[in-house]
Amino acid sequence: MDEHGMEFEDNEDESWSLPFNGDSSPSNTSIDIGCQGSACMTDTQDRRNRKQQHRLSSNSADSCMISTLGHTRTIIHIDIDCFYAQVEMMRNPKLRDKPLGVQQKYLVVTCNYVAREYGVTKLMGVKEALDRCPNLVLVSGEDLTHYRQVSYKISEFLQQYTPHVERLGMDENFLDVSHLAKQRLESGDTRSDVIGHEYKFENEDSIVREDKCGKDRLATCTCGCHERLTVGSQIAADIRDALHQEINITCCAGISYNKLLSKLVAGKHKPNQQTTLFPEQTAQFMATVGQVRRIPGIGSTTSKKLAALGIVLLQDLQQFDISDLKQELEPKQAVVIQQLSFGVDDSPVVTFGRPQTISDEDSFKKCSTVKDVRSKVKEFLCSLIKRLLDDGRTPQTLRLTIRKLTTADKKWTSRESRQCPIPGHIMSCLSSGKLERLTDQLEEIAMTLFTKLVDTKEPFHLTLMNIAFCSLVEKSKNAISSFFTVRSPRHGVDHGHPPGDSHVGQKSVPTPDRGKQQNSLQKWVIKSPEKLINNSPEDFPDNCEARSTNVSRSPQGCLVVPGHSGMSPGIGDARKNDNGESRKIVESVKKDSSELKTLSCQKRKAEEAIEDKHSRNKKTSLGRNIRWSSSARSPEEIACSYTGRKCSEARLSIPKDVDMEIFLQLPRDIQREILQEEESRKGQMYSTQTEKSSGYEELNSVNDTDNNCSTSHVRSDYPEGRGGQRKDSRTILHTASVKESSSPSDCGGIEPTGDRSEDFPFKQSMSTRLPSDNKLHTHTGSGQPSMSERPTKTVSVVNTTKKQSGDILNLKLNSVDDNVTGVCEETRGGDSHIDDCDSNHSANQTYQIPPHVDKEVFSNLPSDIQMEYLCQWSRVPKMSPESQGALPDKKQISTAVSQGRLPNTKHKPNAGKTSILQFFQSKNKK
DNA sequence: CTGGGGTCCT
DNA sequence: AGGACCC
Repeated sequence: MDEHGMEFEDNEDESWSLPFNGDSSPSNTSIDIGCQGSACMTDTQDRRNRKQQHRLSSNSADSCMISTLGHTRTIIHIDIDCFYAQVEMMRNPKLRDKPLGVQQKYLVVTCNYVAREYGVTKLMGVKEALDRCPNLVLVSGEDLTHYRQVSYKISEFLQQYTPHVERLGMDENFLDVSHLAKQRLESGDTRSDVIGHEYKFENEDSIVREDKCGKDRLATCTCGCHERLTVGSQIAADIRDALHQEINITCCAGISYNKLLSKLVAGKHKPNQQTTLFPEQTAQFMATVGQVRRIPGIGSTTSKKLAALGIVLLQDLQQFDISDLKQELEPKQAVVIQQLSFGVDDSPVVTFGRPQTISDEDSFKKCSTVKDVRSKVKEFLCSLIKRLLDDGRTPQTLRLTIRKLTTADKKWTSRESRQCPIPGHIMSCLSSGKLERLTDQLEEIAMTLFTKLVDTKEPFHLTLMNIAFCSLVEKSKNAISSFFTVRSPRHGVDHGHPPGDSHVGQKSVPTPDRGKQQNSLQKWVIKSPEKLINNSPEDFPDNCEARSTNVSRSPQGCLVVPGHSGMSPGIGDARKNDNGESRKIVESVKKDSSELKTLSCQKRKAEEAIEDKHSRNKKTSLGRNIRWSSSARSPEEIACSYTGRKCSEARLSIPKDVDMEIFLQLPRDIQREILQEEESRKGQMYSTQTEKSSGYEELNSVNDTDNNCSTSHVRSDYPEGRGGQRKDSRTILHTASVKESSSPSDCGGIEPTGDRSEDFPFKQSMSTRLPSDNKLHTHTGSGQPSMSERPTKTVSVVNTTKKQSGDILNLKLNSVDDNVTGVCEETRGGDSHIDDCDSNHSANQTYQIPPHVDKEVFSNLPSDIQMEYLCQWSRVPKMSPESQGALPDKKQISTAVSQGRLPNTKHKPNAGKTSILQFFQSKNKK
């Protein structure tokens, strides 16, 4: 949430004058900031404040008041309007025209603009908010799941335009669109006008000049930034428009030549608008910022220190002797913040990756018994494990953080933490699905950490607990996809990828290296700029190229569509067009009973096949976003069944250098690994979100709440008259997962947090819309997945044995008959979730084995591998008519879409994804 | 400070 | 492990 909001704007008392307007501008620009890195700021400052001049002139110059980047970049800052509130309004459109607040504990952390008209503000106490707006509808926002999902969806959406997207919190993104601007300029695809607002310090003089030459040309920097930023504003407008069309989200944008300025200027025109700042206006613009505290990078601690030095306003900081400042702060920080005060910021846009920690936190008035602690720990763990499963990585460290009630002494807010490594064998439970055991063991670890923090023999009083999983590593033991790919994954800072620098074929084993973030002193510090890159496509890692080029003109052209499977025809084709080589890959299953052998053999073969393909067929890999629909029981499947949510497969893309055909023939786990690597390479974090019916539930009606909402602390915090809740006002809507009061102790108790709403018809979550002309196809031509051309045998598999705790299913071949199947297809159908971690179910289920697989060999495979293959081969089980009927009504959806209430997602992605466990379960019920 | 997250640096 | 910063 943007802090700068209103105060900032209101603050625009230009008390301090427009210095020398007349002469400042022209000379300003001539001296200014040059693209060669002249001492951009010095002129403005001394012009302004001659009396202080002596203090800075040399010192400031010495301190590198210089941008090596000048105005060469084009940076867009996207700031979602009242993000949480928008998410809630998406989830329940009925809330749109009501005053809406999102509540965490006793705070309204954000509210929609209807509520703001009543004077409700961010971070306002509930009481006061209600005083100001008695009709305020409050929804609980303590569970961030949905926000996180939408947040990542937005960031990924933005990455269609450029890979250079940096997240800042849930609702802000920076985009470095320098290369896009360049492309548009080169292609002539531009207009001459700035779209949206242009920050301008109004004064007579500029009016005069405008009269003369329309656009203030005299004052315009000649480095080309004016053109670039103008195009930048057009790009921003496109993006905002698309965001609105596709995700139904409104936002503000700031366009300028660095992050600081684009962020600050974005706040100038608040809801749903955009503002562009040109270099000529920087000095005046910065002057409107006022207090140093407003500068991102100067937090409360630093601003206090500064205040002690008499530095409160930006000007104070600008004029302060840098060497003095270096004495008081970290020298580096001193330089940086002084530069920031002039609007100089060379910090790069750092491509986001997957999160480095996954944590859950709760605050409370009091927690003072070990029992309470333990139950909190369990609660955290259950929800964290869901998230881990979605994430796909394995944590190596567990950290417990607490905040004790501080008895009115000094450091009240400080938290304490202890962390420890998580033994590998414990974490192996994650992939094997032994979640209950996992939870229990982690619980013990956490409790041990707790005893390191608190002497449980003494009374204690906690007001906050947090559990974090850190050091997330990719589960894959080996980077299989390095066999398939030409380039190694790359991430990170957007500066400097000289076309020649190739780190080809390197290993990419552990977690995504997100480019080490470079040595940043917080984000706002200059990070060795290297040398400005003009961001032509060649400057990007290979895997980015397609996107950055494709995307520049019609971003939709390579839309990543969560859960959308316009893909299936192509995939069917890929299968149909089977060629010898790829067939061999699958056939190797016959020969190798050892998994390892199988894999390595497949890798080799696939490699060969790929090479072959590549030489013949260069331009084939078009549609690389596919969805998975097999009903395999991968860890992720288990995740699905555990969480009751749809898996992450909905939005995965095949690396461009991997042939779809071959890809489809690979065992699932290898496929998955490839995709995961590709994901992390792209930094396309968090595949998870896609589905989960999460999206729309339970909030249909304000008056429903009593049915759906379990009690929670939120409600108990409620101001007096709660009996009257029924009647319209003062209703707290518990959206998604209220932190349940029920004991989470056994995994069976874990409920999918969002699946409780039968009533809301659109259980589909927001996925981006695929323009109708944007069929993704594979290279192999047309038509439906050709079911009839691929005979397949069906095997009924009976799970005869009880599943001991931890035992793998024992499969037994029962019968075989011929059948037909397709591999990738749209899936949909009933939601389901498994809340049984240790099922003892048995079931008959039909699976299909491809004809070329030797049944006998197959039956000798270890059962888990059998299962893996079965799942891979099997088409998604047909849904019963009933469950088909349970699908969201297409007409309803399309109506909603046409009314703009829903994004136009034709299908309910993943909805039919079912796990094996699920089969067992449903069979069992009979 | 308050929330429930995140980031990086020391 | 803690502190600073961000939202």
